[in-house]
Amino acid sequence: MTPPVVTRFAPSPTGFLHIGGARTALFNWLYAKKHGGKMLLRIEDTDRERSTEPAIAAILDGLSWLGITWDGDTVHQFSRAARHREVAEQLLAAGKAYRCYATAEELTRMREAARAEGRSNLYDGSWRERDTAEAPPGVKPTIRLKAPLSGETVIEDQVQGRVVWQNENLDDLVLLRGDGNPTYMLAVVVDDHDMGVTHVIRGDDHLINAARQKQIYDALGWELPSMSHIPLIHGPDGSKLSKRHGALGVDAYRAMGYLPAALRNYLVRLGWSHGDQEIFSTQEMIDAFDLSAIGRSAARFDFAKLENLNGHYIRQADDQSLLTMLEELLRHIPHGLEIAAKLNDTTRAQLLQAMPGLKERAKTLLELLDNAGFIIADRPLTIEPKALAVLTPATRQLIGQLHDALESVTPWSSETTEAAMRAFAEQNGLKLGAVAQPLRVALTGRTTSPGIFDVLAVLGPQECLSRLADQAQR
RNA sequence: GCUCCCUUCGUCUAGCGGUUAGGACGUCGCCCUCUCACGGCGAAAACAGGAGUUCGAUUCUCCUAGGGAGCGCCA
Repeated sequence: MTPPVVTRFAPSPTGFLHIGGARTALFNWLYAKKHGGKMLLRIEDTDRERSTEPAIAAILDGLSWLGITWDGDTVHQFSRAARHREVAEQLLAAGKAYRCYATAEELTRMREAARAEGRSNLYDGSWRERDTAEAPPGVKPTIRLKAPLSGETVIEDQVQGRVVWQNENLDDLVLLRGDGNPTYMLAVVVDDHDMGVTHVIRGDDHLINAARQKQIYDALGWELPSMSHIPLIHGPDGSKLSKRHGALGVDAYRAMGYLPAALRNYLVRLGWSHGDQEIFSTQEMIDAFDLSAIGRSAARFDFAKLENLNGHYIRQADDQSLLTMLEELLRHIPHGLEIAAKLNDTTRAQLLQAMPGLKERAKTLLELLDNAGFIIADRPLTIEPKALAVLTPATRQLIGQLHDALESVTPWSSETTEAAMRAFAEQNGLKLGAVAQPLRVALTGRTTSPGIFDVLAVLGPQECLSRLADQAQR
C-alpha cells in the first residue's frame, strides 16, 4: 500500500507571492489533488530580520485569490526551533555531527583558499577530530554535519533525473548556528520529516540543497521524500525574472485584470504539457498533471500568451460573474472607488446588458472596464482625439438628422434602431458605416465600441438622444 | 573559478531511432463586418555547432559554444 501523498509549499515571507512561487504552489497543489493527498503550507520565517507579517498576509491572500488551498494549520518554522535544536543535539550525541569553533575570519580564509585552488568544498573540516579543549575562548561553536568524505550523493529527481555529486565536493554544512538557531538546511529536513511530507516539489534553485539535505536524512536514518525540482521562470529576454519583467506579486496580476483561472492555466503550461492541449479546466489539470511531463529547461514569461488565455476565460465567463469580478477589481485599482460610486441598479443592469458585446473585446478586466466607460460616462462626453477627427461640420449635421430619425423609434431596441438607421442610410444613399461611425463617436466618444445598436439599446432613448444632441450641429 | 542543470519556429511546447518535424501564442494575408474584437481560412517561422554509435539520428554518447542555478553561521 502506497502512503498518502503529502506535498508542501514553503515560502519565506520576505516579500509578495511572486509568479514562480505561485507556480510551485500550483504544482504542489495539483499533485496532491491528483493523488487524493494533502498540500501543507509552511512559512519559512527563521530569518527574523527579513520575515514580515504583511508578507505572510500577502502570500496567503495570493494563494487564496488563485484558488489554491492548503490542508491543516499553517506551520511557522521559527516556532519549531526547539525541535530543530533537539535533532542537532541528537546528531551530535550519535557522533554524526561535531562542534566547530572556526571563527568568521578563519572561514573567510578557507573560502578564499578553496577558490584559489579551484575547490568547491569551502570548509576544511579541521574541527572534525580536533579536541574541543583546543577551542579558542569566546567563540560560540556551530554544530556541523560530519558529511561523508568519499563516495557519491545521489538524488533520483522526478524531473531532473538522476543527479550525482561526488562527496569530496560537498563540505560539512552547519546545522546549528553559534547562537543556537537552526540553519535552513536542518529546519527543512526536520520539518518535512515531521510533517510527513512524501513529495518535495520546488524550484530547481534548490537542486544542490537536495544533495546536502540527503546527507542529513542519511545521518538521521530517515527516508528521503520523492524529489522534484522544477525549472525556474525567466523574463522575456531569458534572464532572471526581475521586477522589470514579470516578477510581480500575484496581487499585481489581479490589479492588471487577469482572471485566476487564466493565470492558473498559463502557469500550468509553463514547463509542463499534456500533448497539444492548451486549455485546462481545474479538474482537467488535476487529472492530467504528471511530474514526469515537466520539462527540464527554464521557460520565459510571455505576457502575450497570458493575455490571450485571459481573453479566452473572459469570453467564456458568464455575464453576472464578470460583473462581480469587475466590482471586486475596483477595490484593487487606482480610482476604482470613484467608479464604484457610479454603480447602482441601473448602471449594473446596463453593464450586464452590454456584457456580451464587452467581453468579446477585452483581454483583461481592465480593458473591459475601460470599454464599458460609455455606460457610466457623464454628459457632455469627453471625445477622444481620434474620435474628434470624425466630428466635422458635415458629420455634426448628419448627427442632427440621425437624432431626428431616432426620435420617433418605438419600442426602443437594438433591432428597431438598426432598422431605422438602415432605412435612413438607404434613403440618403449612405453606407451603413457612414451612419454608424458618427453615431459611435457621439454616443461613446470613441471610434471603437461594441456593436453600435447594442450601445443604443443599452443606453436607452433619453440618454442617446441627449448625447446626439450634444454633438449635433443644426 | 568550482559544482550542478538546460538547449526543437520570436515565445510556450509535441516528438521518446525512420514524421511533408505537429499544436498554441505572436506576426502577416484573406474572409466575415457599422468600428474594434470574436470567428473562419491560409502563410512565413525551429531541431545551437562538431564528432561518434547506427542501415538510419531532432531523438543515444561525447566534446564545444551559449544560457541558467548554486557556491553563507540567507532561505
